[in-house]
Amino acid sequence: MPIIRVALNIPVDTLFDYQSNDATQHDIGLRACVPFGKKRVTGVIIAVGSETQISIEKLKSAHCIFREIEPLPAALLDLFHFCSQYYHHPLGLVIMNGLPVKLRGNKPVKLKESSSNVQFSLTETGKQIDLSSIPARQRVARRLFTELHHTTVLSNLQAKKISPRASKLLQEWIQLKWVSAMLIPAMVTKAAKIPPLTAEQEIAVSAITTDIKQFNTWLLHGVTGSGKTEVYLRIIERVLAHGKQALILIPEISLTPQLETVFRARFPTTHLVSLHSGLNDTERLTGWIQAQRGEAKIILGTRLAVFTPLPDLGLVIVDEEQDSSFKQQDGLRYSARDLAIFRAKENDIPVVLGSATPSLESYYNALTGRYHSVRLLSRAIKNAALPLIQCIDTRTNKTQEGLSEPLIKALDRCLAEKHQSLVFINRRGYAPALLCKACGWTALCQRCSSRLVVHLRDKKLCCHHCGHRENFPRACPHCGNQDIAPFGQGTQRVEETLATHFPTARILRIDRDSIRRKNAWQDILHAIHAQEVDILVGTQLLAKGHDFPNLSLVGILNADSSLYSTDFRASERLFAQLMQVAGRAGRANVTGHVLIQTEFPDHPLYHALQKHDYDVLAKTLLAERKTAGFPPFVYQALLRAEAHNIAIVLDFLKQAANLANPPRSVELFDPVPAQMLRLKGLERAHLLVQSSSRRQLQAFMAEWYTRINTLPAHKVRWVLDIDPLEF
DNA sequence: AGCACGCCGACT
DNA sequence: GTCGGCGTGCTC
Repeated sequence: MPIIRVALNIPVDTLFDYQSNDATQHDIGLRACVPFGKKRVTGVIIAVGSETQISIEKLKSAHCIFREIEPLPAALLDLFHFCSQYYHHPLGLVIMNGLPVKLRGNKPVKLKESSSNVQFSLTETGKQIDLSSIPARQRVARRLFTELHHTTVLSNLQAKKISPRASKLLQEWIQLKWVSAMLIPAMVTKAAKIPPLTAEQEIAVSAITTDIKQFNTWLLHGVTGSGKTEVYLRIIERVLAHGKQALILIPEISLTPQLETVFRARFPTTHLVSLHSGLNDTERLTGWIQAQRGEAKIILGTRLAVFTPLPDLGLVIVDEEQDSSFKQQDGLRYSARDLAIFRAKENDIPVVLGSATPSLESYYNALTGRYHSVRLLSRAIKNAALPLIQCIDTRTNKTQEGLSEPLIKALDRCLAEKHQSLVFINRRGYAPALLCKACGWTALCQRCSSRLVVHLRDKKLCCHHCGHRENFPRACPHCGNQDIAPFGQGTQRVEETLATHFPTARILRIDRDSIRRKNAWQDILHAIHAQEVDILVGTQLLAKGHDFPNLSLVGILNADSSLYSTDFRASERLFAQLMQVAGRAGRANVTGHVLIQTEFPDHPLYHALQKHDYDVLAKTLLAERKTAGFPPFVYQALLRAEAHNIAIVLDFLKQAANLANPPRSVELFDPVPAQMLRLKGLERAHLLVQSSSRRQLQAFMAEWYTRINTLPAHKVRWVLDIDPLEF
């Protein structure tokens, strides 16, 4: 009797063997429901054979093998294996993390006929039915029925608007032969006009498409507005012509709909699937299956989409490759960008990393020739010059409520010219601290090592790390003084200040608090495009991706804190972020102007920004990294641990260090508490491991991982973080 | 992860 | 004498 080896969603680095009466090699990659202890669980079949290490009396039989969908392709299983090995995470967890939620359960999935492009109409029988035969209390049924009578044809979407129960009723009526369903004919959208390529774009497209059938990592390095998207579109077009699929990974932001619109307009007849966080489980599963069947040709998604099965994959694009949201920051700490490169290599197809400000890792790889670099140095839109970037020295131009005189004047001018402006401050809330003026006490979070942020609107103090909220104290809990006040600026306070300066201006704040409402983004974008807003105030949410054609002024507040941060990646991130924000200004026929309030106008970062010179900054930063011995000149890994008490954590890390037996090329550092010691009630520390050889680091980590697993974990949760971004 | 087993403190 | 605390170890 065949034996199947199954990867289960259990945090143990073991596969489990079961008997199966009918399994064959073709079942590798299928899901199997198996008994596990007292429960039944579902995992993925990794191997089918006749041997096992397990004694026969222990070996149980699988309940069933699910065959309603095709097995995971071998290439995807390879990716899961690589991911498990590289990130030192149990294979079962890696696989189940990568599958749609609906495939993790013990049930076979029901595949509905593609639900969104179905329409319904009454049959001849249905038309004979009188409304009175539906009981009056079935109000939804009556409304739906009436609607069918009036419109003759009702799309599934329209039906859903009437009631979420509509589709169930429609299914019943189909059974009763009152209603018939049919596919909506493919939309004949007018194809988007294809803009001519600039000379630079032409070079980029032809370079990449010349080698379209082999692995290469391309760094598409183009300034904001240089038309990277158009380059993507041209390459995708070529890949589609070969009948292949294209995977496009984008950061976790709300710009998916916008990019999706662009893609749909350009490829109106191509089946496109968008996999983002806004989907429910069924929608995600549907998209996943369409991709697996090879029906969907363009797959647009956030980092999780890197695990989509794609039998005909011909191209991978990672847009904004420097964006940190490609790295998962809990559980399996994978980098979707790096896995994308692995996938491309395994498939022997090109991968394109696009960015205006590449990560120093990618930039360095391009410098050394590991990646092929293609540059777009000028803006693609005619007449669109790069914005003028200037610093306002806040040592000589004192700020009031966070705003300096020159910035106020510039905003005033902008208002007079009926252009839009944007004030960027990366702090949401009213003020980042509540301060006692007598004793210097500030409100702190009980569960995190952080200050509580003042949210004046809902009269609460909020922790932005754990979500804790509490009421304002009436007096200082430390000294009893009643003179406690918000200190510093957040978006809400800046919004308020601007309103007093410009009482007639229409001001709109955009941060995580203001877009929580569903569809808020759509409404906001619409308002901006309809010129219903004069001044935008917002956080980095505003920095990404969106085009605001009439925006001519950007003011940047409070950026200095990242200049001298302990995080060696802070400058790199700040530069990328400021470049993105600056890029919002002056996209069409308006010249952009960017004003940065700073105490360090002579800082090299701001100099580079003013000259739009990424290269000079990147080279400076690379030189610094080289002397300091930081990535990309070394490879890093972290053993992270957390517990209720830091002493326990540090002790655990010391024990782990004692188990290590690193080769000379691998350096182990002492355990240190995390930058933010307490987070969500747990105290955290980590131990850094470093090597100039990725291979040796990897080999060491693999061996060390098995040793750490033998330690009694005494209330300590730990995880390995390969290529960490945060400390 | 769950769940059982097991070994020590306060209760009818 | 037992109920229950959670530390340890196993699940094919």
